[in-house]
Amino acid sequence: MRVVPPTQRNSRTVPDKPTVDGLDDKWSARWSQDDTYRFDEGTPRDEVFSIDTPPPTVSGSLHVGHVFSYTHTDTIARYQRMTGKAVFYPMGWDDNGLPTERRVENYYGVLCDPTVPYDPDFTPPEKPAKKRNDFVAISRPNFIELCEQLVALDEKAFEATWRHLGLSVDWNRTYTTIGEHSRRVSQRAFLRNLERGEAYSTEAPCLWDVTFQTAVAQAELEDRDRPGAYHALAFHPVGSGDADPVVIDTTRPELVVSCVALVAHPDDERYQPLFGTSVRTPVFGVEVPVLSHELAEPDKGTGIAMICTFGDTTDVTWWRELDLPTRACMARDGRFEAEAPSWLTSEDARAAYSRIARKAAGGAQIQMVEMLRESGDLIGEPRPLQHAVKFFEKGDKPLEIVTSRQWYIRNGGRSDELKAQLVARGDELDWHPEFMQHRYTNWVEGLNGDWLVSRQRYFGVPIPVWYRLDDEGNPDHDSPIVPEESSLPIDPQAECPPGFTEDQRGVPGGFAGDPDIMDTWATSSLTPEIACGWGSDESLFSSTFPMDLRPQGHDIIRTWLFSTMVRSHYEFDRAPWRHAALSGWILDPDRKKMSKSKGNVVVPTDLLEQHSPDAVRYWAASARPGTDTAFDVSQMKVGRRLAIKLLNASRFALGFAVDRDTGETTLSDPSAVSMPIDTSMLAGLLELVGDATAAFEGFDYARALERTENWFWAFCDDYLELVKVRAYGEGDHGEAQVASARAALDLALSVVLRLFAPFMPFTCEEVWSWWMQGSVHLSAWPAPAELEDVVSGSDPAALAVAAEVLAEIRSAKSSAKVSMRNPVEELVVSDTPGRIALLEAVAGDVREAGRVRELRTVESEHFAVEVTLGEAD
RNA sequence: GGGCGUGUAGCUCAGUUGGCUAGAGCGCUUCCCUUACAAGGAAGAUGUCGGGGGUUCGAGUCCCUCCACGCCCA
Repeated sequence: MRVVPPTQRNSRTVPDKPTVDGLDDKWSARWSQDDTYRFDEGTPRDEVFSIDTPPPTVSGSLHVGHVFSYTHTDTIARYQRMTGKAVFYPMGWDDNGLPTERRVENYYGVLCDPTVPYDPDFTPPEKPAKKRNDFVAISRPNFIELCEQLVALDEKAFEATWRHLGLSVDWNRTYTTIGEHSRRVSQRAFLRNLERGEAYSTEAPCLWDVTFQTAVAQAELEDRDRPGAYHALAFHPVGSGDADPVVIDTTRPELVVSCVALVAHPDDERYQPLFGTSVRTPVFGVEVPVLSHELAEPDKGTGIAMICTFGDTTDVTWWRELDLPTRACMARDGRFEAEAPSWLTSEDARAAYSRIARKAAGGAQIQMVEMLRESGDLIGEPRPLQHAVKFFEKGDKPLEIVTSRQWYIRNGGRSDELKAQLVARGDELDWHPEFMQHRYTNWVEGLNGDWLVSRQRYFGVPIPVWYRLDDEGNPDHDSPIVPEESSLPIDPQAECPPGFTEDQRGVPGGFAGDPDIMDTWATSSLTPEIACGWGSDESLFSSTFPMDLRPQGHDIIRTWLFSTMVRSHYEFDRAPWRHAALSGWILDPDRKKMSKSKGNVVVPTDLLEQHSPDAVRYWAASARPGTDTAFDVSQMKVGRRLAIKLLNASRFALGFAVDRDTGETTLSDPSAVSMPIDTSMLAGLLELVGDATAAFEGFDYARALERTENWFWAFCDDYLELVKVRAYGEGDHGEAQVASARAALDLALSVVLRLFAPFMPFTCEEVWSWWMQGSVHLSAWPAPAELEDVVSGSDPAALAVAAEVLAEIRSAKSSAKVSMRNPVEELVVSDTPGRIALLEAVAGDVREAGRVRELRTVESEHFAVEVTLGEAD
């Protein structure tokens, strides 16, 4: 048994003035000390609930969106733990990759230059330079050391915030995506992909970020609207000097030098006569064919386009499908090559090229437009437009397409069969909410290339292969040398392949290490394998994998969720989880997505200080799964109020068992509950337990909270008022009647505290500690059986009727502007016979709560209450 | 252009398989220091359920259509 039934302590300590302040520090320290959330290793798989927590990017900062979605997961973790599951809930830090590099560059004012030798005494500049151009160039090992230093600091800060928020993570199991264990898992998985032919390297055009000088994957693209201009350019038909020129529209005239063909739609009558003929490019005079292809859009511009190698992804498609030559001039730094390319033969053409050589796209365009004007091939003036341009999501300049050797993992983008298999994997998951599966299916079906995993960067998991060098020192990419699995993780830049020595590095006949690292997603796509101990702890793995839950934001279905699915598909031939729960985003009050650049980001640590973690959690947990939600401080205030209410109501309800004079505690006994209003209240609670449990089983924490909260407010407003006099032992009540009220209050509190525990862990733990043994978070989730015997067929409606009558009394007093203590001389309630019967059973409590001297009931079809106020005492 | 989601009180949102007079909180107005709670409590006002059409004894809920907003993809 991992959870225990609620067990009262022998003596209660109910404070006089409870407060929410300080509960966070008090209880997070205790949970840490007691290791309350430690995973119970060795638990059989069917008693485990394992969670594939998203490792936050530590080089960013935590924002309210994180607090929001991690709270959702934590409520589920806490619920599952209380049902008796051993909850496997590790936290990871994503410290691997470009975001960390960028943060390190700016933080210390350094840039990595792999040609610089290692400096063991290096210390970063005291004052980092402001401009990137002034950053200090340092060696790859020095750079990686700085990365490691900085992420260690960041991770500490993150953990502190998560503990403050009250996440019930097992902090003994934290992993980092750059850590040795992750590198080993990542390289092992990659090598197995390679061995089975799922990973391959090839020289091909790929999307390229010129700032970071690395390839990027399709999943990392984003469209941004940018101003541009259509330029109408004249191409001259070959062999018929006086024929009309062919006019094309392009937004990238600077790429004319790379033009390999013109293309129009095969059905386009305007251009059908030209298909099969040739034209000369303006300025450079290169002869290119006019071809047809369905992807040409007759409505766009003049309906005929130039194909360049490469202006965009459509160019790549045309180039491949029409089997065109490559005439690329764009270097990896985004500037045109210095030397005029070989296909420019005339002196004029080479002279023209010299005007764009070493220029970036923008500068080259200005020169090119000028040359086109001079030659008369620019028709009219450029027409400005806004158009979608592809960017690396973390980049600042438009992507270029360059040809280079890269590593890929097959993901269905080039195989309909694999695509269909991966789409079908989506059916193995229960998606919460369900419609999120469409996002997944949509993305997979729209893939048009394999997953590019190599990056020309430094801080990441190295691609674990070497290449033999031939007699001229050229690498043999087709049969890479791979390390033994037992030697992982390795760095091929620092270590030798088996059978070679370090002095053979880089020399003809020797070897070279692959210089690239893997993209962050290539490692974080293995979080289930990393967390569950794949290949290193078979016992842990068999009790935690496949995992129960993948919680994450819906924006990274295409990246994290999908790529994790791909790896699991290959390695285990199954989905890596049973459930996927997708959280929405936090929008600012104007319904815009919160983001740093808009300056509307709220710092979570401040929020937690200001409102208390339980209040912040309340706000987060109030949002339906998957729904984008406005950031709303007022909801946190409501949460804080609820926490205070919980403390005060508990103080009241639990205080009766403590003798005011002696301080002695009388343990309550559920079998003492006998009075109809008491059993009626508990009957309603029994229904609530069913509702809340069903909601949690469906991962709908928001519903569980809402139901519990509604019940609790009614409990406070109505039931507590109705039993107050009796519970105090005042009025004309026998001992059994008094005991019934007190036992009912205790029982109700025991149940409702547990229902609230996943949402308000600090407040509930505090109250629990007043009178119960152990942690509420290791207590059994309320079972219907705890209430069924006591309730035994009682009707929740009795309390409801009493509450309605009480509301009428209050209304009458409020209208008369008298105090609620003002007596009622006579109360006449008209109602149906059934409801009259319910009311009469609880009439004593109603009379005491409303200070009613005489209560009469009249049978009627409609509910009506007549209140005759009396004179105040 | 394709897919998905959202639209209910001034604001934020509930409203299970159709079912009585459409709810809650915040805000607003009025009142009440009452032995759990004044950082509180009680009461009150507030609606073309986005528009139109249909199915039905009955539609916020189901179907069709249109509109607005948001997200993803092309």
